[in-house]
Amino acid sequence: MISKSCKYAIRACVFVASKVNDDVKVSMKEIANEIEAPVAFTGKILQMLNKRRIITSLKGPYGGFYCEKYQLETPILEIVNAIDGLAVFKECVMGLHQCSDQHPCPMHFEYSKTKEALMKSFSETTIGSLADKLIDGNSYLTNN
Amino acid sequence: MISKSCKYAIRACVFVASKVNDDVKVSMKEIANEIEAPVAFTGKILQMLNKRRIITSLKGPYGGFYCEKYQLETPILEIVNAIDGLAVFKECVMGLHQCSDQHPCPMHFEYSKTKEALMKSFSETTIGSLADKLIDGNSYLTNN
DNA sequence: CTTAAAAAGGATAAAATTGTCTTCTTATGT
DNA sequence: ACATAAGAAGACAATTTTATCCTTTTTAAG
Repeated sequence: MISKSCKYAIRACVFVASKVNDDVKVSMKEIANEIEAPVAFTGKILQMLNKRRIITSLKGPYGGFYCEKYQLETPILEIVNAIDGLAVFKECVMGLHQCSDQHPCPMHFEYSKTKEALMKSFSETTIGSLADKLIDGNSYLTNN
Repeated sequence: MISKSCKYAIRACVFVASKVNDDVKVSMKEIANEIEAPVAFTGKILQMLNKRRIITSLKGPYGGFYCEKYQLETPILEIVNAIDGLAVFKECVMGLHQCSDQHPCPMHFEYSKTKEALMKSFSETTIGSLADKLIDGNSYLTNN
């Protein structure tokens, strides 16, 4: 559905966002450790997220990654877009390029509904809202 | 969402099924040509579909692939299961192994609904029903 | 100004997915 | 039985995705 990289990205964002009230920056290592992803690879992902202004980074000692207030409003969809692109929400189940409302593949209309629903849910869910649920302790990030 | 291989597989099945009334067998090459996939790779996929009894094959001259009547009732879900497995319908958006109703990730409940809907639609759609739509001429298989 | 801590960036490697080629096996018609 | 036409199977190759390592740049503190 979505790539491993993208899952790392979502976890990373949520973790970083969960620290917003503590007013601290978190390092690549801390993030990688928390989300259980390889450090260097996590670095690459964070780099992209920073370029897209989904999170913010600061170099140097006491540097690291953090969320600015406005960034809490970023929908998850933007993370997916930054890492995987939006193809998932658009592509034909059967892989036909010209599949559309006008030239539908046999599954087109049924499948479109699901893609719409998915996209809607991803665009309505913000990083901040997910981080809040994290903080409430109803869920956790690590994998073991 | 689903792999390229799996898309080839769905296209192949629908094409083979669309020939069921003509009582003909179609060759690897014909199928590959129709679905616009590499011949040898199509072979591998057809092989798996045959092993899973999603389609039927016969070797030798005048051989090829075809659908038996009962196979028209096969849900698309089985194709996905044969090629990609059912992970897509089960996995956590954030990639957490222990994510469940009891230990939900922040997106769990929302995302589960979509996965359910997707799986339902895939299990209610049969190869035969898709082939019928093809034959009706409302849609086509090739990509150009 | 120097040192050190952190991210950024580039080159490379490993793993997974997709694709190719060659040989083996099975079925058909003569 | 034989020749031939097909799929089955296995080994190999290319591409894409995931992951690692090393060097450079930026920033803060002393």
